[in-house]
Amino acid sequence: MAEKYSLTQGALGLIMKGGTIEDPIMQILGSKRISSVCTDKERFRLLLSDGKNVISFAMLTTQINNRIASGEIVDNTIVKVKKYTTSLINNAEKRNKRVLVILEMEVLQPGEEVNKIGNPEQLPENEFEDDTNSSAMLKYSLDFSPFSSLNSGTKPTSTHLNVSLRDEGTHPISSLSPYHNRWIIKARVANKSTIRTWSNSRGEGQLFSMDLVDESGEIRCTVFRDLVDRYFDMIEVDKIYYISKCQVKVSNRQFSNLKNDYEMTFTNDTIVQECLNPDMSIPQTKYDFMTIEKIGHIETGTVIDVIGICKSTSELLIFNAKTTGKEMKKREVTLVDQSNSAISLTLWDSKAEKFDGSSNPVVSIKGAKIMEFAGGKTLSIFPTSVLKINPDIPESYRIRSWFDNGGMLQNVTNISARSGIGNLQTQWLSFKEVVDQGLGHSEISYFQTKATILLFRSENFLYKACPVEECKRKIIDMENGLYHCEKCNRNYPRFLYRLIGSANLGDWSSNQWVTMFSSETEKVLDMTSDEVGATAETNPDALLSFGERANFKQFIFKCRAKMETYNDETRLKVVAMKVDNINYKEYNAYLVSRINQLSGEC
DNA sequence: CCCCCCCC
Repeated sequence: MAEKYSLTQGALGLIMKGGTIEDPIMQILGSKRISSVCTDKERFRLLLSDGKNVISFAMLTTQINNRIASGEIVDNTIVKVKKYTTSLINNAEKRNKRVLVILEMEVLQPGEEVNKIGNPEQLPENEFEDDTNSSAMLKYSLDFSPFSSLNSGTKPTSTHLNVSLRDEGTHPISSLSPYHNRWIIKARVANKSTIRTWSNSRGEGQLFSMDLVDESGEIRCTVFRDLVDRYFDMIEVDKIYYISKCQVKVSNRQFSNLKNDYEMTFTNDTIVQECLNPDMSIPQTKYDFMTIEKIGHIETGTVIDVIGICKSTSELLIFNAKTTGKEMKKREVTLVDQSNSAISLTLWDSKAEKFDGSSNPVVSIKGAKIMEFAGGKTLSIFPTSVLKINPDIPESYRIRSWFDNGGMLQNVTNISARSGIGNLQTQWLSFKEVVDQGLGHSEISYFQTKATILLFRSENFLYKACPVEECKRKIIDMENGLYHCEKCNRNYPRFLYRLIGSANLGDWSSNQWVTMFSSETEKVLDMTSDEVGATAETNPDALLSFGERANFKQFIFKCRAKMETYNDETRLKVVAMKVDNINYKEYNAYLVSRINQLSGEC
């Protein structure tokens, strides 16, 4: 039970007076969970000792909450405090109380191995009261400095103030909350949106938003209405500003990709001033990258950061939206990463037009939204998302190196694949059960069954398709060497032969008409679509007997069921998404488990 | 006070 480290005695007294000391070694004597009224986010308050003094006003920045929540840090743990800042808070009982906010720390010796060291005394209150030098400077800068003369109604200027004075009183972004409003942050504008207008039942107006970052964290900040005119041109991306007197409120997590429970809004009292001293310690953009593999397991609608290599792109697709008739341009970008997974990123309009994936660039996105289509996950971006090509960050070089050293040849799992099936959990249902249970009425449903092809329809199962991978629609032969795709609204010099099979399947319970796409039709005919196309060109009549190639074959059919209305008639539409040869070992295991179930054994 | 990301 002996300590291997000596504590940095007197460090707390110095720090709480506004001084700095590098990597002080301290002991955590206790920790307390503080729950916030406003959010479900917790905070931890620490009893912190330097061997000589102890303070109970140390907090963890929420980003490292898990260090305590995980049980890594127990009482008596000795830590090296690698990054910290102090912050003044106001509340009803105490005015301008100074707290220590720990941004980063390293465990030197676990609490289980040591006892409380020494007999530290409470750091006297007046050691960190308002009348000490650094706090006084903050008060000065807020109330009397030229800074505060830039008050409401006054056009902001770029008057350069004494920066050292300012930095003394600066608060970390992670310490902001709705409970105190006497703060100044020094933050970099990592991202600025364009001006947007809105009009709804609550009124109309204009706004822009920006992402502010400092060493401790990040926060979204929105500027509304007439303040837009005042600030939009003044605030530039990547510049650093001192900002104070904003409204801080709880952020709606659903719409924010930033790691902060709060967001802020400019008010008429807001003060903004550019910091002319470049401060490289303030990061450009904070990323929390999620692997593509992981995205496959995350709820649709979640906003995440992602980095990947552009492995391929679609052509620019131009089409008219079905509902609005509006012309739309999009491009699908396939991203891959070290998790050997791929995902489709949908780009729209000018971003779609401009994107060039020919050199397999690294693409990073801050704030991409996980979407879902036909059972596959895709990514979309907002106007406020930050998309960067070949960003200058370590992750970018790491993924580049992976791709260039074999990653490009890896087989990847495409989590955008349109199926929702193919996994082991697909339920076994007979065709009769599918009808009896009303599958596909309220939502798309998936099932699998072992069935026999009773009748493969030999008419019209071959067509000339749009060469665009994501389109595959039937094209019109213009008889002049060009082929027109109505969906893409474009002419192409070539086409692809594709198959669309239609067959009546029978299982033990009933029978059902299903359709199947090209790859699965190829399986049941045991021919490629190009081979079928070649037959059509040389001996079209031969196609009429092609049903014989499929009839009476048995497969496991993994199907999608959905009710569809056509000509006022609603009926069940079943697509055999995947046609697999029967794996008798697996299928028999399933039958045995069913028999056991039915006979009441388990 | 916005909070929308379209299409198959």
